[in-house]
Amino acid sequence: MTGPTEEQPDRARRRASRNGPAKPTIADVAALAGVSVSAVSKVVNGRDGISPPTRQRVLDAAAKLGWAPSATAVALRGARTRAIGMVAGRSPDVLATDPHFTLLISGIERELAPADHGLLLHIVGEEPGAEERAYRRLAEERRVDGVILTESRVGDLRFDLLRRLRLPAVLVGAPWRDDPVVAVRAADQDAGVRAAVAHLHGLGHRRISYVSGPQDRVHTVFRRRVFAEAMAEHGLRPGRTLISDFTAQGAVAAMRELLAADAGERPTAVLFANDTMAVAGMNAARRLGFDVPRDLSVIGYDDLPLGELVYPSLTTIGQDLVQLGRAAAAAMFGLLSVPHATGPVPVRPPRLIPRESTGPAPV
Amino acid sequence: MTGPTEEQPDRARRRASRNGPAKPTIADVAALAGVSVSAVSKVVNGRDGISPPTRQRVLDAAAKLGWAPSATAVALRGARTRAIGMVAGRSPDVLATDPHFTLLISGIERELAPADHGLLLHIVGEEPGAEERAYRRLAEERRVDGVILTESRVGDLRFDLLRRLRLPAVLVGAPWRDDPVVAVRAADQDAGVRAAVAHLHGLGHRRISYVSGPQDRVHTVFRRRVFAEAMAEHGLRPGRTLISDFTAQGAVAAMRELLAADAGERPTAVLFANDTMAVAGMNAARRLGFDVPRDLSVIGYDDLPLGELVYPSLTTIGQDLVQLGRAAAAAMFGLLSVPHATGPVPVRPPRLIPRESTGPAPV
DNA sequence: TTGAAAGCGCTAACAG
DNA sequence: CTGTTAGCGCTTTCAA
Repeated sequence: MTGPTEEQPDRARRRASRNGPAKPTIADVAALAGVSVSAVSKVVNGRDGISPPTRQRVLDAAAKLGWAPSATAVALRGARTRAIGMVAGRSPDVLATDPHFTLLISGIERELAPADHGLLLHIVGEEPGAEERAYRRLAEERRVDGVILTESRVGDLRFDLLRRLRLPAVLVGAPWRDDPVVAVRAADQDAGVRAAVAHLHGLGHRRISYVSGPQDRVHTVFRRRVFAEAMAEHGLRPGRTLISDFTAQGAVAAMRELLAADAGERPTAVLFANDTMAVAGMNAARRLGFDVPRDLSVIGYDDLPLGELVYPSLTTIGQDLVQLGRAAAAAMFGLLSVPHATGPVPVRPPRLIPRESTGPAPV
Repeated sequence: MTGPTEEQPDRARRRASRNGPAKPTIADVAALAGVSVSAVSKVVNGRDGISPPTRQRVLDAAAKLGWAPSATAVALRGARTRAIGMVAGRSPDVLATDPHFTLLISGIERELAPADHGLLLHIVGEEPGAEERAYRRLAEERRVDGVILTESRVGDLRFDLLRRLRLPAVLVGAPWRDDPVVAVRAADQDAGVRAAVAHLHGLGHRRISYVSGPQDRVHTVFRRRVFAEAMAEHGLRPGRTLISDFTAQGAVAAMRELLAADAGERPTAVLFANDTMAVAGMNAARRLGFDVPRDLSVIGYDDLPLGELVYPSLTTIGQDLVQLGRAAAAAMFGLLSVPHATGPVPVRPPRLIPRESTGPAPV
């Protein structure tokens, strides 16, 4: 006789089932160490009031069982899920051409991982409402402690939604007017576009065009304004500005339109809102018989590795997306009062990276 | 007097605190609807035994409060987190050049989202042990119901680890020998490389080289074998094979080495293990004075959008990464017995996509 | 220095 | 048809 059956704890009985060993719980660790569950809890949480020998026995038992506190149970107890949400409203196709998101995510992870937080990602496509639904679910189901947003729009509805949902939020990039949200961005956002215009002006370019992103994006509006200002500062007529999407096809169409003009009107340099469009535009120009940079200079935005791979290599405006992601995560931790190693993360201003796709203006 | 203070429920008292309204719970919904909590539970879970009017009252109350069952509580109760984990062991830099992961993730999400599952992503860099630690934490903390793996290695340790951790796993790609894991992959994996060799042979190429990925990757080993077989089938000497990493720099170095040979030995066509390397290699060749495709034909792998952007556009072997991701998620649902709309997802074999970077062999 | 016990929000038996 | 209640695994008072 080893004892009355009804004394056998539930766990042990379950463990004997044909499913093999169940996942260990704090009770198993306590039993193995010969202590109470609260002792185990105190040990793993670094609370004091535990003698070194007891502590060691608990640690050994936990290691032997391969046990760590269940994130779920901890979350239920303390209302902290230790997960941050992010919703990307982009089609796989755009996502594939443009590592913008991927870089941001890398940066975010760099901060989250050491603090033992996870990133819950939702990629939802661009159907209207999909993004909002994703945030709503994240909030209502309390799956995450907060969310990181990107690509603020003019008249963005997400901030209000999130505030109603009481979900802490951090925006990567500039908010529109005074949207009530914590935003992280580079110091001196405008430096890149200004430097690009100055660079082209110095090369003798006078007719410079700008191919922007969709106009509901806040950064589109801001950058176009900066572009216009910079042109004026150099005493140039505001160049022609085309509104495009972020796709390669859009860039090709824009390039065709710009190059269709008479020689005297045709731009000798074009700024694109991202590198993908710039590369696509560059090739479109070449297929139309224009040599880059001899007949036409091209500048991108983001400094993706792509720009170094192509021929001619792409002059571009670099922004440190990884760092921006880190900053966003750090800001989130601030909002949540989560202690974390890194303090506030500085983000350098965007800067011009001259390569082969820009050259002297044609005479 | 509205009643004795000690009768006031906890919730209501908390709600009155300065923090504003607390997140509603099932009890709040029940109270508002004037029913019991179990009635609410039954309604949201579609159980029967609830009269239509009651049901409606509950639904209204839930909507009014913006309530949905707490994912945490549900998980604790049922041991299902409704989240799938994925660990990407890649540096941000590689991630940025190569949307391989991004596309996979898009596909995974496409399946997960409709089934109301989340994707918990960990990007860990390539330090040894980092990946394993990430999986271990995912498992020990029971944050996810299962994990999706990519890039199986020769002698991969992760499968054993995950089995010990009792975490269901699905591998994207071919396992090495008979690693005990559910794997999803395209029908006829080898079709792409075979088609590429046939294509080049048809264009008159006789000296064809292959620049592979790191040799601990299973697909590297398999594809090299297929390459050798295909060459033999066409009566060609096995071309020179170089082992590289997946980076642009690696490709440039490989290209330099291949083109340094005497004209009689120099390959007239090169197959690369991914598109990034192919594009980088193509440009390296051009900088060395070789025209593509006149002097040298180049073929990539993956069919990333990048291939269409560059000039000349890249002939490549396309595999449907989004579909592979979907298949992996579907397989995971199978493993977890989660009912989901999509049945098993078929993945088409890799196929050759001829573009401008391949042409007749130089005479 | 240790342990017992009360919940966190939810679901599923079981009773009415 | 509807309500009561016992946990899921954990942390945290409060007592011993």
